[in-house]
Order: sequence, then C-alpha cells, then structure tokens
Amino acid sequence: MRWTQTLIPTLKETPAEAEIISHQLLLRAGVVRKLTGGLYSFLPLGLRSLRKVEKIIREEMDRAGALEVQMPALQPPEIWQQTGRYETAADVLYKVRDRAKKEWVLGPTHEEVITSLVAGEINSYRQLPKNFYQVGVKFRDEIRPRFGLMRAKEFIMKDAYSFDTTDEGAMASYRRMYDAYTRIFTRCGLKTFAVEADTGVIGGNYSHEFMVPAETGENDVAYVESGNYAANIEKASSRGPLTPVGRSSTGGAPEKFATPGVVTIEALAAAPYGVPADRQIKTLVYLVNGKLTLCLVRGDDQANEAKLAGCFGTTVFRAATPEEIVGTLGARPGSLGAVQMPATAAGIQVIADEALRGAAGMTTGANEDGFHLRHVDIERDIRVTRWADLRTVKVGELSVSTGEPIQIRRAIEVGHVFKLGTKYSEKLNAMFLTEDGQRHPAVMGCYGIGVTRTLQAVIEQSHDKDGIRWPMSVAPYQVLITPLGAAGSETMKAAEALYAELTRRGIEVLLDDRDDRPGVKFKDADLIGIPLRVGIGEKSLAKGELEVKPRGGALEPVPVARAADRVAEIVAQEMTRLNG
RNA sequence: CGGAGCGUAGCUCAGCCUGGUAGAGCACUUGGUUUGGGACCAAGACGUCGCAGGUUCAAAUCCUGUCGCUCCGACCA
Repeated sequence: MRWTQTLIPTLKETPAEAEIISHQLLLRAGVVRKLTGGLYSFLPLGLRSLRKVEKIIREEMDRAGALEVQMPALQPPEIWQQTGRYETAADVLYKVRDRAKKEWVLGPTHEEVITSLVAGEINSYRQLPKNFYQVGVKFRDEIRPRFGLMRAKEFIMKDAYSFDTTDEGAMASYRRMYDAYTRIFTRCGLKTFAVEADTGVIGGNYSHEFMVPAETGENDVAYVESGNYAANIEKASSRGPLTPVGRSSTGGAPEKFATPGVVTIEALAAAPYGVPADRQIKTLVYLVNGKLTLCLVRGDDQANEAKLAGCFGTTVFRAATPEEIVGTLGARPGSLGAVQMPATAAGIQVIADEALRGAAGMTTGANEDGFHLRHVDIERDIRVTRWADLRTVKVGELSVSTGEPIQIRRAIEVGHVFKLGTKYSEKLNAMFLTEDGQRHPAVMGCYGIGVTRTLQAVIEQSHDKDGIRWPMSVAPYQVLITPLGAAGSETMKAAEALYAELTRRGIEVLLDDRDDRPGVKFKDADLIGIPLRVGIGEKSLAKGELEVKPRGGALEPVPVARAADRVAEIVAQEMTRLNG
C-alpha cells in the first residue's frame, strides 16, 4: 500500500479527550476515530491490526477444536427472562422497540442464544462435546465508557461456549481454552498472566482472567512473588489481617458510652476516644431481595462487594439508604451495631467476616445516634447468622497457599475463562440423553476475549515516547519503506523496486510515497509503529546501500541487492518468535 | 446517579472576569525557496463561539435551562 493512497491521519498534538497513552496513540497514529463517547470507527490501519488479532484468535480456536458460528446481535427478551438475566443484567442491556412496539435486546453476550441453539439441535451424548465460538459485536450500556476502546458501549468480542456431558469433560474443555488463550496472547505479542477470578453467584473455583499488567487497568490483582498465586482482588483471600484480632476482654458486659457526632471509624480512633480501627466492628447494611442484611467487618477492613454477592447468592443488592436503616435499626449509619437491635430488626440476617471470629473487647455502634458500645465480645454478644470471608485482602498479608506476602497491582482484563456448570442449560432446556437413556443438562463453560480491548492493551504495553511499537504479528503492515526524495528521484525508484519485490514475496509493505521532508516521515513512521523500516536516502544509496531499521532498534546498512532477502529474513524471524 | 472541569476553525488552545466588527499555532489550498528527525516566505480558504431561551441599544462574554465530552467516585452479567 502506498501512503498517499490510503488514509493515515496522524496528529501532531494529543487530543484533549484521551487520558491514557494507548488511547492517545490510537488517535494520534490514525488507528481509530471517535464517533461519540464509547463508539469508535476503525480506520484502515486499525482495521488491519484488528483483523490480525481476529485471525490469530480464529487459528487458535480452530486448533483447539472449537467451531465457528455467528449469532444475532438482536435478541428476543424472552430468553433473557428465562435465565433471569433480564433483571440481573438489566443495567447493561440495551433495549429497542420495533414498529409493532415489540421489545428486543442488543446482546451484551450470547449464553442465552447459544444455549437455545444447542437445546434445539443437540439431543444425544453422541453429539457432545462441542465448543462453539464467534467473533462479533457486543453492546453494553456501560455506566461510564472510558479510555477509548477499553470500556466501550459497542465492542468486538470473541466468545466461546463449551458443552460437555460430564464435569470432567467440562474441565478438559476449560483447560483447552485456558491453553488456547495463553497461545493467543503470546502470539499477539502481549505479556499476560492468568489470575483466579470471582465466580459470582455461579460459584465454584473455575474461573480465570487473563490480565495485562498496566497502571491504567481497571482491575486490582493480588499476587505473590513466586507467581504461584494470583487472583483478582474481588476473589483474593489471605491468611487474615496482619494484626490478628485480640481478646483483650475485661469480661464485663457491653457498656454504652456517649460519642456525640462520631460517625466514622477514623473519628472513633482519634482522641478523645482512641479506639484503634482494628478494635472496632464496622456495621454495613445492604438491601438484598427486599430485606435488610447486616454485614460486619473489622474497622480497618474493606468489605468486598463481589464476596458479598457470592454470600447473598445474587448480584442484585445495594447499600441501604439512611431512611431504610433508621426505620429498622433506629439509628443512622455511623452509630450502627448488631449487639442490641430493636424489635423492628427481628429476624435480620447478620453476616460476619471471618477475621472477627473470637474478637472480644471490641467497640461498635449502639443503634442510638451519638452512642457506641465497648467491651463487646462478638461470640457472646452478637447473634451471627453466618460467618464468611467478606474482606478485601491487603498488601503484605500472607497467601493461603504459598505463605508469601501478597502484593497488589493494576491490570487490564483481556480474557476470561469460566466453568458455568448447568445453570443455563437447565433454564433453557439444553438436555441430552446419556448412553443409558437418562436426560441430563449439558455442562457448560464460557470463554471471552475482548478483541478491541486486546488491541489497545497491546499499545498500552508496547510503545515508547515516539509512538506505537507494534509486535510484528499484529502490526498493520510488517514493513515501512521510507524513501527520502520526491517522485521520480533515484531514492523513490529504489523504493518502488523494493516495494514490488517485497510485495511479490507476500510481505505486507507500506510505502511512504509522500513528497514530504525527512523529519515528517520519520516522526510519522515512529508514531504508527511499523516494526521494520527501510530507509532509502541519497547518501547511502550512493554507496549502494539501504538502511534497515527495526522500530526502536539499531540501523543496519544493507546492500541494495540483498535488501529484500534481509527484510524477509527479519520478518520471518520475528513472526516465528511470536508464534512460538 | 453524586462531585469536578470543559464545549470557540479539522487539532491544540487564547479571548469570557470587566458585554462593543471572532483570534493564535498546527493542519489545509496556491506560488516560491527548502529537504537525513514534525522547514521558511507570501497569499488564501476554513466559525450557526454546543443548543435553546432570557437580560441588554449590543452577548462567545452576563443569567436560566438543556445537550455533549472528560476526570474522580458509585456502579460494572
């Protein structure tokens, strides 16, 4: 391709709307353009890279035995009602109406559709296992789209769904996808690591997210130095707080004391009260299925909402409003506690964090504004209906499995593998007959890769101060030829000859045939990040040489006659390296 | 949804406080000079100042509403 024939609208200045480097480079390098918030058009360069990521994904999915299909983006709401996700996923569902006023949803994912499909077409164990995948557009009504392609209203996703006859079979399918994902991201030139992920209301321990370490990521990941433990912060657990809970009990009964205006852990920890945060019980109130539920964590701990969801068995819950709380507990947030509860709170569930087990000599709210209770012994004074891990782990705590101190870093989630079980197959009747004639729901798994997000993650991980540094495997073009000279010059003639020869060999070449100054061409070359550049200037050409230069690497003079061979060699080496 | 900020040329922004003929740099067009890391000179084209209402002799500027964008938080199958 000739530069003057395509469209590569590079920007010298950084658009004000882009905050993170990958987003800035997407715009500056002419990869994408924004239509409006969360919606982007891919320009010629961007589309080429996107197609390459998709191609790698298809090759590895096919290699893993998955079957490509294509399912509708527009879906009937009925199947969403059947799985219950019409309500639980309501926040992200785009809904539209047709001329007859019938409602439709724009698919944010395709579990319902694929399971309906399988329910109709697969009846026997002889037809299983199967794994179906597609690459297509998803729609999500994100509360806050941001960071360009990272969190968009419309994005491209590869989603796969496996159907097995047994749990063991489902595990094998899961493992195959896990391995395929590892290969996919490696081939894209991305350094990723897999972390244990929250399984939400479905439960179980089989969910991993593939993460790209990046300060701009939206996920916190807990990990240990050896690499033998890594988990999303939503899932991560530890051996407990670094300062274990004490039993500094006086043995006395809970004692009420006045704390006028004190409604925070910090205020109670400060003078004149001086109650350390780890000697306080934090009382949180949630509205779950229409009922108030108390959650107790240590004063210095943070409740983890993903763990709460698992505990509640639903993701549909919210913090109770002060009005709801006062009506039941008789006090406002900041003065709440589970020791003495009014009659209006009879039967209320009290879920306490494991870190509070055995705690005595604690201080908590008295359910009376302006008062707290001290000398509280949680096992003696509080009727705990359930103990559970509710807290968010902190840096330095010891890993349950390896005993190493936990560290926390930010990361971008680019892929997710999940063992679903039979939740969807049961609800949508995806049943098969076993060898001995019994009806069983298929055991499912689902596997997603954010394709457009992956593309941006590559840039986030692979760039320098001058621009993008595309890995050879996903670069829009493998080689950029930069002749320094106008049309008709000797340098341009040499460039044309090399362009023809490389193209003949099947190498993807971009020829910068613009009549521009060298500085402009070099700056743009660095910005758009083609991994290998061939410079052709009068001085070197007079010596019978061209200049071969990897992006970000050293310049190598090569005789004109050997140039095509040398370029082909480097391209092949790099592709082989990435493809493992 | 709560908090903050911003909407002026394709891009980056000034002008607004203190109302009075809409600006700069980059990009674009033409001509010339240049040509190894975002050139220079000259001429030119490009604007419903986000939108709507109000105040005023007069509104980019003041007031009200509204839409959009960005950031923080909440939220995130």
